[in-house]
Amino acid sequence: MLASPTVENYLKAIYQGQSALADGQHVPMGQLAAALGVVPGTATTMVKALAESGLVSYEPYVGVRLTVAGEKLAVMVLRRHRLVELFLVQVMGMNWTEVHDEAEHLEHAVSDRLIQRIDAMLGHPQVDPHGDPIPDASGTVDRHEYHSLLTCPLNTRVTVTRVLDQNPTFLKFIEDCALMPGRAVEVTTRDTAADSVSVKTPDRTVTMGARAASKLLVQLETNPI
Amino acid sequence: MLASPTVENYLKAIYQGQSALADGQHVPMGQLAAALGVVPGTATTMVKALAESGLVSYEPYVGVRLTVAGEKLAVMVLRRHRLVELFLVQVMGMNWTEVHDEAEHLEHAVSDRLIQRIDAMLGHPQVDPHGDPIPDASGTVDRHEYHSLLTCPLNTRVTVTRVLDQNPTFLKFIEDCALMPGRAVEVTTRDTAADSVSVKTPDRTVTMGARAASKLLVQLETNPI
DNA sequence: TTGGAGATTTTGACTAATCAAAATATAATA
DNA sequence: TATTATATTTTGATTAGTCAAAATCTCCAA
Repeated sequence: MLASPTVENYLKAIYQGQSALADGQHVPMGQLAAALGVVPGTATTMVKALAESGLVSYEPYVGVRLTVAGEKLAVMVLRRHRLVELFLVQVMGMNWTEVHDEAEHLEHAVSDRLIQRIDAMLGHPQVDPHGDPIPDASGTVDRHEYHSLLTCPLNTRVTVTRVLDQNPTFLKFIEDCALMPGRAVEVTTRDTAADSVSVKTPDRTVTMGARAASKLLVQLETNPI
Repeated sequence: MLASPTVENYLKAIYQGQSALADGQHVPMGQLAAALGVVPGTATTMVKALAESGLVSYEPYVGVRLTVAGEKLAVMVLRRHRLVELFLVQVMGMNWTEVHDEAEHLEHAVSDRLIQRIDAMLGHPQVDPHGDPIPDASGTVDRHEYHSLLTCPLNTRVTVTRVLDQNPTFLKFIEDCALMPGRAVEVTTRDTAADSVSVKTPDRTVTMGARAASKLLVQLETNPI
């Protein structure tokens, strides 16, 4: 029942690997190992132990998937992480680009009691500073699809809602370009050959690679659901 | 240089064991093991490793003592712990009787950067909610002697300044008796035979055992240094 | 259908931290 | 001084988590 920080990190990584996949798909061991910064053999060993405790289902040479119990735990780790991140920004006045690493440690140390207080103090928020949804106390996570700067309609005002990368350097770039969550922008051109996307902000027009553009999720302003 | 939570806990326990002793005295292994909730053999093994890393000096069959390096580290752990405790009370509105266990976990997870912010937010406080002194950023800890309810003059107004026990049950008892840090009280009688001390608070008179009385440190109101 | 290439698993070894229980040292008592 | 009680150290084993490198599997392409 008591998951070690390591176990929590495995579950979180599997959850995040899974959420990029279609339902019922398995997360390949190589990807998991890479996400956790361990060698593949280590991931295999650990995942077999997790399967033993009923937190994941593991298919050799295929990959790993969370069970209901594992997902419940993973979501709670994510809840702690994201509430802590928002707390660090809103209450402690830290920069949204630098709270991820701090939260990475604190997510394993904060008690349920403290998390409840943080949640209440912040008014039961829906999203963290990067736009990632915060699961509620019952473990329900608001999951709906967004466009990205790569898929949204051209020359249409959209609002940045989420940044799918926690790298401080990338986040600082986003901040410099005024593309943080909440900003209204407009994709002016996409150049498939150059693999680039140009985005117009109130201040200026920024051009970035497709890979970066795909990490910026947006909502159409006219279609708020 | 990077101390694991376990190492931090050992250093902290040795520091606290030491501070009840005369200068240069060794903390006996049995006491250390008991404080950490491990069997004596475990403490011996660990302490030998700490000695290897230059954090403690260890004398077989005598005990263990912090080196300068070890003390520096221990003090920083204490600083984190106490700042976190005060933060939980002042900012998060938690009860002073219940913050110790939470801080016990957080002290190993908060970064220097966050601790700095907490320290600033609280206005560089001197003591935590139990009256324990908070070492400053340079590691200087304000150490001066107090009386306890067992040693202070009789029928003289004194102020409770520190409670030397983190047990929530004990703390709740102290709270119920209105003997928390800051309260003005007066010892009316001491009964050596009955091993008891009677203390007059504004509300009522409480009688407690000598062991409990010795855990309540006080300052003479007329002699504020 | 037969190689590879690339991913995955296995094997053996290692570190940190722990315990149980036997061995030993120190201190206290007779 | 001899004996006993108590504290401490040793020894051998265990668990969690990890790596390096060898062995194995899967799948695509020739």
